[in-house]
Amino acid sequence: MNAKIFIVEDEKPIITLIKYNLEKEGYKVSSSENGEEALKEIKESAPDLVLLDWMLPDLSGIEICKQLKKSAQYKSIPIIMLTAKGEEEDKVRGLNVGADDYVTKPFSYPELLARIEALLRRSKPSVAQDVISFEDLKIDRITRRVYRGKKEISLGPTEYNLLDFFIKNPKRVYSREQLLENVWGNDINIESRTVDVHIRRLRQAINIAGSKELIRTVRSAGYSLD
Amino acid sequence: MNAKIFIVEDEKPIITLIKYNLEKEGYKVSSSENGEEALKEIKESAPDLVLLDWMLPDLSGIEICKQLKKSAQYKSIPIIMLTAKGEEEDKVRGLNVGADDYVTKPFSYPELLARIEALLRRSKPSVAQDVISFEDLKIDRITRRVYRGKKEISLGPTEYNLLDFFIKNPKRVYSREQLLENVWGNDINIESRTVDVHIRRLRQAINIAGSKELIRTVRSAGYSLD
DNA sequence: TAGGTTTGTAATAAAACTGTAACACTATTG
DNA sequence: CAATAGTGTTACAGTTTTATTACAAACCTA
Repeated sequence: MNAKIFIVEDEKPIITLIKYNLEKEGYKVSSSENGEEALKEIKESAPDLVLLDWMLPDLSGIEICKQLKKSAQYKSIPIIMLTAKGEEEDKVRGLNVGADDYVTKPFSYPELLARIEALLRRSKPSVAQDVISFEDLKIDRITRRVYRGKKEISLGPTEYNLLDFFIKNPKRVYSREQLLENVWGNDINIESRTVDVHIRRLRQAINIAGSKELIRTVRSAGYSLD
Repeated sequence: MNAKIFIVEDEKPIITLIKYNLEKEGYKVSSSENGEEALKEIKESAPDLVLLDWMLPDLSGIEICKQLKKSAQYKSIPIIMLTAKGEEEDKVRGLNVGADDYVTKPFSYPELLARIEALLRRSKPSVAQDVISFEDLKIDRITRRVYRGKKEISLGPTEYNLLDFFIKNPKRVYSREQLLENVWGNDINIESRTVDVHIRRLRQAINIAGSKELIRTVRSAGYSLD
């Protein structure tokens, strides 16, 4: 996870704080304290997510948001607004303008992080990629090969599709029904317990000796790659 | 999303239609064709949003709206009024009475849905959001994980649902009956004291050493997340 | 088509969760 | 302060959910 995050915020200490923490998390962080400049830099650097202060000296955050969201090219970049407490009404406007989420200052860092992760998860499904990896698992869609670490793994067609589906949205929990619908196909009529068996086969295949379990069972909910 | 929507409308076909569509969307839908009854049921079932027909045989929609909006406990429930074409004047009255939005009949379903979603996002972020937190408790609905501070907490299905329900309306007190209805489901038949046991289990799980109690007992009334 | 793979199901084992009831405790009331 | 009503705790048997295994049928592939 090394997504690029851009911060627009005029208070330096806040930038420093967020930057420090996010970098520790493995994100690449750049920032700007100035609205005009920010917009330019965002367009140049194409970050995966933007943290946007609501109150800026020159161009207001909401203006930047508007600008980005009306551009076909940039509107898919998720934006989190940072609003000061008491600007309740502004929250609404922020969302109407197209911000994807907002966090009220003063915010707790874990909350900010959680929201960042949630947005990234939602907006960056690795759908189109030829080679995707999760932890030490790698799947190459062109050659249709799967690796755990260095070791190649052989999967049956169903297990392959299952893994391919899981890896598009790692950590997300899917019910058996969702899996049947997405991996098997809409109209088939298969026992939902069958999923268990394929999960088992997939687990068996990707768990080479001493490696950690990658598929999580969530009781009464389903499974996730995690 | 899993928000609960309540429909008050005397024309059955409309109820059926809306219900069918909303349920497909993942909402839990209940309804009433009768004003008096509706008010009671709304107070009991604590929906996240109410669709309110303007013209009702007995108690008028506007009256229900008034009642709800003047009650501190229920006034935060967003209300969408369904008004017949030409009742322009009523719209105004509707809004004055505290309705949060209105839709003119005949309405297009996409429009209704859009308004429902906008309203939920705006006024009930806790219902529509993937990640919610209260104090240092955090719940991620996508990955179905729960954290207290930094520490992950493992919950059984019922405890998870219970917490998920509580966190939608922090500080609000729910009776055991309300909890049974909302967390367990409408039609089950369970001893109300059973709730105590699950509250206990939830408490035990989320109270890591030295942390403060988050679930409040309100004697002779119920429990709240507080 | 023979020989190996893969698949879905059903049966069984194992694990996790649930609801009750019984008893302990605490607040409330007169 | 005793009686009462409301909660907290605990243990446990029963239930639900998941894991594992075996197998026959369907499917490939050479």
